[in-house]
Amino acid sequence: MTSARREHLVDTAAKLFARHGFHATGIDRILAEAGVAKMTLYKHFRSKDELILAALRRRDEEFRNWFRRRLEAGGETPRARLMAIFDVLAEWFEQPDFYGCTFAAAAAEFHDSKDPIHAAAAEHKRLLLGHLRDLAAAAGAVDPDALAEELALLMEGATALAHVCGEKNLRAARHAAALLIDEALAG
Amino acid sequence: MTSARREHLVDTAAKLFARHGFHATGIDRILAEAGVAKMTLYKHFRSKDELILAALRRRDEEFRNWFRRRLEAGGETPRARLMAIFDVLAEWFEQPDFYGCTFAAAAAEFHDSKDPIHAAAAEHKRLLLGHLRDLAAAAGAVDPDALAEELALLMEGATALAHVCGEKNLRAARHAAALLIDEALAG
DNA sequence: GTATAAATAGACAGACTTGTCTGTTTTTCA
DNA sequence: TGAAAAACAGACAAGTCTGTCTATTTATAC
Repeated sequence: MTSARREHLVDTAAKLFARHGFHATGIDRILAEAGVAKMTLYKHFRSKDELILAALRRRDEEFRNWFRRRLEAGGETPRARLMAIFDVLAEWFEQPDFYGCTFAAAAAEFHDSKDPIHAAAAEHKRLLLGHLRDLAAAAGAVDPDALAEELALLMEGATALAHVCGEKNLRAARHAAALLIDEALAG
Repeated sequence: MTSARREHLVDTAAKLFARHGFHATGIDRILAEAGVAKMTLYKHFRSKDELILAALRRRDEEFRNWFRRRLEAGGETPRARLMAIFDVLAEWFEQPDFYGCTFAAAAAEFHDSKDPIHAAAAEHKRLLLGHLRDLAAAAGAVDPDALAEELALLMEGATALAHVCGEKNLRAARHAAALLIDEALAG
């Protein structure tokens, strides 16, 4: 029995963490926004860190599902499907509540790689890389791992720079990706 | 007359901010580590945010100088010089005090793009992109801006993923860069 | 309808935060 | 050596933070 209140709390927390950062977002602010009492939080979670972890897990699932669905609807040919990555990114960047990748931010605020929060961020990136690998393999890439890593680099770079500089580097990303995909599928 | 104490304070602050984050690093910790009294800090800086800005400016100069020098010593041919980017990155990633890009972290902790700290991070990335553009132009790229942006994406992605996942994506980055450079210099 | 469980408000502890103030000591410079 | 500037230690204010507690109210389920 997953409490509806718990879900709402995690949702609100995820939103506020993404928008204002993890350290900068206090428990009280989350509780006020969610309309939930403090004791309710501490019945469901041992600590703020556990709430952060729950929020990250929520966002991880949401984002990966959304990303995969958008990719599947992205094109007909294998090449178009791979290139769709950057259409999906464009869609993401233009959302009014785009504040960069929450997982990159989490790793930045919790630098210690042994910290469960940092580990959750790493896991998210690993899973996302897995999606790209599947896609590359389905497209018939000679070395799916290599192509996936290259596309992941472009994705990560585009996301980071879009957030920091507020510019749209997607023209460059698309051009680079096209070259890499053509080479990977040519073999 | 720039006080030596001030310099030492900025240096210590930059190190601690990079290692533990900006919100997570308190004034008192910096003062204790630097062996400096609180009033000395507040004579030189109006607030913690100003100290953060000074630390970022310091690190911006340091990093860009270091990066440029290492690139200049990187190779003979224009192509080798461009490829040297990833040797320099490898060197950076293997330093024991590598905690990802401090500027990406700053932008993540200060999401508001109007915040001077966020703006300083954006400026750093812009300047770095300028270096890459100069390099691409010197190498004779047909479209130096395009090549610079593509290499910047790879750099940023490699840095972010190296920090979050602790893996070395440089094989993929080098392969992608080689392809992009060859295409850009072919015209 | 009543017993049980869950959520509420709000006070509270204790630690931490940035920033200010005072009075003393050290350094600098002439 | 003596005057002026700089840095010192440490107390302090006022606010924040997370997490705990109690006593009351609201849902839920039988």
